[in-house]
Amino acid sequence: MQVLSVLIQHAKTSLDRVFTYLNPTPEKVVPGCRVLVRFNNQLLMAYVTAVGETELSMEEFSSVNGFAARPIERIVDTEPLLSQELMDLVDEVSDYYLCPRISVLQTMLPQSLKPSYSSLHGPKIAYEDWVELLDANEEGLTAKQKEIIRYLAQNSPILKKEAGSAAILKTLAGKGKIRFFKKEKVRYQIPENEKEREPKELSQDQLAAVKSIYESKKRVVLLQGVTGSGKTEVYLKLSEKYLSEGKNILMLVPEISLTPVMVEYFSSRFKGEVAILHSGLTPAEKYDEYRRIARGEARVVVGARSAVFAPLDNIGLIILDEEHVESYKQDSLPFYHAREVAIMRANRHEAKVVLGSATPSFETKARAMRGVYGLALLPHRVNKQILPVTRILDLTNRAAMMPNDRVFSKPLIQAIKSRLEKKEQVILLLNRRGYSSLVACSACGHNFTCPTCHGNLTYHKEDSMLKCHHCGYVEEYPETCPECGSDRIQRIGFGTERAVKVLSEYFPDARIGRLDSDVGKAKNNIAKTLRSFRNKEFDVLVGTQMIAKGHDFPDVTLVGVLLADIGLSLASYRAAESTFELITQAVGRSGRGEKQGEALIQAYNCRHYAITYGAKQDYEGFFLKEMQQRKISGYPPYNYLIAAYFSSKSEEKCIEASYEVKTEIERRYEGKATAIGPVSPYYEFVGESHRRVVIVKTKNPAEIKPFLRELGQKLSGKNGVDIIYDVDPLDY
DNA sequence: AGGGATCCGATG
DNA sequence: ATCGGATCCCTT
Repeated sequence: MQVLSVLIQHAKTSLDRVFTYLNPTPEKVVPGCRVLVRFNNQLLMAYVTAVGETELSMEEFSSVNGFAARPIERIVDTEPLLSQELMDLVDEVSDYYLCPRISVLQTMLPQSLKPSYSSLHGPKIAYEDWVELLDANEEGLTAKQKEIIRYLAQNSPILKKEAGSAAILKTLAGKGKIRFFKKEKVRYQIPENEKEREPKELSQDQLAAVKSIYESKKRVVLLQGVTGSGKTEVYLKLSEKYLSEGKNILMLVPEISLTPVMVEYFSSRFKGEVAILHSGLTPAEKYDEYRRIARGEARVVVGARSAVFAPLDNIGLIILDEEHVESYKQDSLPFYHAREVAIMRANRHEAKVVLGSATPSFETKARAMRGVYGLALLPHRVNKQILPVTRILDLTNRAAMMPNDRVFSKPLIQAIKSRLEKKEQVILLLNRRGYSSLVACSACGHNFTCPTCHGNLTYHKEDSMLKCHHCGYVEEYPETCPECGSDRIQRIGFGTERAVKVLSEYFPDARIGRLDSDVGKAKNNIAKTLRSFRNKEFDVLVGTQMIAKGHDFPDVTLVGVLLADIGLSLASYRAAESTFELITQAVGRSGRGEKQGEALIQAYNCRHYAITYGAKQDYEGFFLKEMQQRKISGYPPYNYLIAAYFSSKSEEKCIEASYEVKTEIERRYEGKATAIGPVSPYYEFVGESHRRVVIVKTKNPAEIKPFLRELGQKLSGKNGVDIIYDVDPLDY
C-alpha cells in the first residue's frame, strides 16, 4: 500500500506541514499529483509531495505511527502537475518568503489545476476532432470519396468539420483510409495584426547594450535606459539571439494590457510559438495557454507577474520590463516578487536575467553599482527628441492659483488653454484616487514628519491624530503650523472625478476623458480609453498613475501633475522613490512626437528633492540623495525588511503575540536584527479580526529566516492568533 | 434543564 | 480553514 505525504489545501501557517494518507487502490500515485482527502471531517484537495510503501495494514500503520491514518478518497491526477524544476522552485520560494508551501502551488497553477477543492469545477480541457490521411490509394472509391482523399492529401491533418461530409469521412475511416483523433483545443487566439512588425535597425547604443548583456559574465544585468531610449528593441534582439541558440524566452511585463507592442512583435515574428499569460484571459483560455506551454509548444511566454512560474522549459533568457514597478510584487500570500523568482529560476536554468528600467528600483541599482549585477546603459533617446521643458508650480502661492480653486494654478490653466487652441493633447495626472490624507501647511508648505524616524505622518479620522506607520509615533493633529504659525493646515485630497468636473467648468467645450482604476475595472476599458485618446477623441485625459506608464501619445505636448507631493505622505520608506518615479514617468510622456513637450508639476512642498530631481529627470542625483536617507534610516537596500502580520479576533492577544515575537527576535539576534513596532497596519481591522505588524530589519535575513519560520509555526493558531510574513515588503 | 452562541483545540 | 466538543449564558 502506498503511503502519501500531502499538503492540504488550506494556506495557513499552522497547517504548513505534511499529513500522511494511505492509498488503498491498486492505482499508483506519484509526487506532484492531487488527491482528494477527508481532513478533520472536510473533503479537501491535497497535493502529494512524497510517496512511500508499507506492508502494514491501515490499523497496524496507525498504531505504529501513533495517529489514525486514513485512506484517500480519490486520485485526481495521474501525471504530476509540475516539472521537477518547478517542484524544487516551490520549496525555494516558500523558504525565501516564509510562506505556506501550498500557497506557492496555488499561485503558480491555473485555476483548473491548483490544489484546491474548487479546481474540480474549473474549466476542462476542450477537445476537437481531427482527421488524418492514412492511405492515399484511391482504388475502388467513389468520386466524392476521391475528392476528400485528394483534399486531405494536401491538408492532412485537418479539423474534422473542415474536411467535408461527416458521412463520407465515416465510410473512409471504415475502409482504413483515414483516421480520426482528438486534440486539445486552444481557446485563446492571439489577435491577428495586420502588418508585420519589421525589426528596426538598432542604434550604436542599442547594439552595444545587446553585446554587453549577451557577453556579461553576470547572471543578472540591469539595462538602464532613459525613457524613449529603445529598450524594447534590445529585448527583441537579445531574444532573437537566444531563440536561435534553441533557448526559450520568458518576457515579463508589469501590465500586459498596457504593453501590446511586445506581444504583437513576438507573435508576428514567431507565429504560434508565443503563449500569453495574464489576467485578461478567461480561466479557460489561461488553462489552454498553460497546457500549451507545458507541452512544449511555446518558445516565448509573455505575461505579467505570475507568468514567472510558467511551465516553460529550457529557458535561456528572462526579461523583466520596467523592473521597478510595484505590481511585480504580489500583495497577498505568498507575497513574492517576480524579480526574485525570476532570478531563482534563472539560476536553475543557467539563464540570463535582464532587468530593464529608466528608474531602477533601489535594490537593483545598488546591486548593479556594487557589481553584483551587470550594468548596460542606454543614455540617449533614440530619435534625439529633446526633453520637455519642466516647471514646478507652488501650490502654496495663493496669488498664482485660480480664484477659489486649490486644484488648478493659473499657469497650468493657461498652458491647457494654449494646447486646446493648437489642437494638441494634454495629460493630467493625479496619483491617488479618492480621498488622500496628505497633511501640509498651505502657507509655508511644511510637511509633518515623524521626529523619531522621519517617516510621513498620516491623518487618522477616527481620533483626529497624526500617526507614524513606521514606529507607532502619535501626535495631536495640530491647530497651527509649527514652522510658520499659520492656521492654514490642510488635509489635501481630491479625486480624478472632481478634477474632471472642475476642469470642464473652465473649458466647457473641451473633450475630457478620465481613467483610473474605477474606470479600468470593467474589462478592456483601460485599453479602450487609451486607444480613443490616441485617436484624438479626447483633448484632455485625466487619470491616475496608470496613464503615466509606457505609452506613446505623439500629440501630447503638455503633462500636468496636479499634486505631486501626495505620494510623499504615504507611510512608506519608498514614498520619495515612488513620487520621483511618478514625476519622471509623467515628464517622459510629454513631447514624444515632433513637437516640443512641456511638463508642469504642481506641489505644496516644491523644494522636496523627489520633486526637484524628478522635474530635472535626474535619476542619478536622486538616487545618491535618497541613498543617504536610506542609509541613515537603515531601510533597504542597506537592510532587508521582513514584516510579520499578526491577526486575531482578540486585540489583546494580537498585541501580546506581536510583542512576544518582537522581544524574542531582539533577544536572540541582538546586534544582528532589530524589530520595529508593533504598529497598526494600514488596514487595522479586516473582517472580524484585529491586526498588528512587527517589522524586522536585518543585514542577514538568511540567518534569521529559519528561526522566524519556526516561531511562526509554533505560535500560529495558538490563542487564535495567526501569523503571516511579508518578506521584502514594499510598504513601511 | 435545554438550546443556542462562542471559544478552543486538533486536524493524518 | 473548519469541524466538533466544551463552555458559557440566557430563558424557562
